[in-house]
Amino acid sequence: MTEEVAERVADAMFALSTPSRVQILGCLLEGPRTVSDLVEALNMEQSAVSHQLRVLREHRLVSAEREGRMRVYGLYDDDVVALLESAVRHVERRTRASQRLTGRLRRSSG
Amino acid sequence: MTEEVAERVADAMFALSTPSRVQILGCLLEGPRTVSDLVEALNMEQSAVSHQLRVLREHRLVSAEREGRMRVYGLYDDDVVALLESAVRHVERRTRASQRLTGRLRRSSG
DNA sequence: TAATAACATGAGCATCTGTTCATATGAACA
DNA sequence: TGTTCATATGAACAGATGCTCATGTTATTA
Repeated sequence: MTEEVAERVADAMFALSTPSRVQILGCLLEGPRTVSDLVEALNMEQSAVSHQLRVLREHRLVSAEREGRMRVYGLYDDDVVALLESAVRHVERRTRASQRLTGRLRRSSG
Repeated sequence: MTEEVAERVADAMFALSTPSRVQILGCLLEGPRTVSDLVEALNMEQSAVSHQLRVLREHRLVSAEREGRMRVYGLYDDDVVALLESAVRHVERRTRASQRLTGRLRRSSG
């Protein structure tokens, strides 16, 4: 893996490295949403949501369209869906692995 | 997506959000490596490598075995390989998409 | 055109991160 | 046992990050 690829991977993953951003993306996974929708759904301040949406925009994880005076955000494309899903699958596998592990520990040495 | 899942995803992705850590993982993708191997291959200081290896260990992305006075690191399991590969695929798709985009821009408004 | 609604943006601050420097640990070896 | 090699760890510091507060921008409405 070249240094440049490593930087790009890190840059992309950085966008997913904060709970607030992941929550926004998780919300958009269900369909396009307005900023106010997100503010209400995620219990965050409007300014915080806008700031994080900017990061997500700059990393091309979401895209926006005007609609009147609102702005409707959605996942940038199917590649983002795929990336999100593989990330979620990873933590799900990790969760199951932990459960198996603690189960084993419980059975063996208490 | 629940708040807890979002936190776990963010936590996992955080481990991949730095070029140095991604480079280490990229190196380990080719096979197990000693700390000195990594230091040499990545042109990083030994202390920096060890610090980042700790982060990767705590996030269960790598595991270590003693071997004499060395320590051999490897990717934690196949789930990590899958995660890494999907991340790399993502940036590759993004790169191709950018090339198509700039190509289009060149052709149209120049 | 003034007021308002929806959103974006800049400044500032507390916190976190990655690195380096110095030192500790632990195994092999003289 | 003392030394050396391979690695880990703690302190500290510069820079980055995420949030809030205040304000700017753009589009609707009175």
